[in-house]
Amino acid sequence: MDEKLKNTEAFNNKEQHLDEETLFVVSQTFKALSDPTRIRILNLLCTEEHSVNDIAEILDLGQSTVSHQLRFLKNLRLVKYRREGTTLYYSKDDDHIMNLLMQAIEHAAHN
Amino acid sequence: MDEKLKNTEAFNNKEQHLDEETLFVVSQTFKALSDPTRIRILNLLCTEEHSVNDIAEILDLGQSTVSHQLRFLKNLRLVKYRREGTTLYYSKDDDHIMNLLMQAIEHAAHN
DNA sequence: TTTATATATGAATACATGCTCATATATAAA
DNA sequence: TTTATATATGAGCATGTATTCATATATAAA
Repeated sequence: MDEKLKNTEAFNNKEQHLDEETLFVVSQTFKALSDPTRIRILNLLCTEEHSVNDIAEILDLGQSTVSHQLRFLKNLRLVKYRREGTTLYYSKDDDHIMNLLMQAIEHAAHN
Repeated sequence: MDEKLKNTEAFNNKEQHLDEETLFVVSQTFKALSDPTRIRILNLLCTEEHSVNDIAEILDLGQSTVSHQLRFLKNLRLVKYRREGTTLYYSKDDDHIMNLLMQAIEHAAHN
């Protein structure tokens, strides 16, 4: 994408207009944070890594449910994983978005 | 709600567990920010108040669509309105959440 | 290779959601 | 009261989404 045009769009973002791409990314990001199950998973991964089964057990969710949601979160690069044998350890992968989530939790809990 | 219990829950929120109510509020809040149309409306109301028809015209949306979404946002107390004759002027009503939105927009536009 | 364990995946289902259309309500002016 | 304008509302529809179930894949151990 043209650097000059991009700068113009970035400037407009601050002032008024939102381009398609920004709108899509922002809505997708918030959609990821709009489901209770995903919020619980991210909140758990905020402090330390966990395996899929651990997450399912701790949060009392089905293994399939957790796996599906982790794929969703991984596609948005909000989480990542490392393998150890047959076990996959998932952890957070976007400090900025995790920060947004924590801000919202703090704000909500303060009422 | 009991103040002692509330403090305990607030503490737990920071550390690990999310109670039902917090989970609901947080997910609802992010759901409000997860739709492109609502993002555009909030972004427009971020700087100044606008009537329903103004919003519809500026963002090229149906009057009914805007009205429905404003009701949604008003139920979550993200916007408010003042009446002047038959015209209703809507404006933002939650600086903290608007700040979260702007952070996400800045973050997305910076890619 | 066989077996066990951990995770991923696709289909099906039930439910939620955003938009549109038609119409209702509300305020003001004639 | 009649008319015009601004906004709200409910129904219907099309699409999206979270969960579950059954099964597939992958790694390691026996």
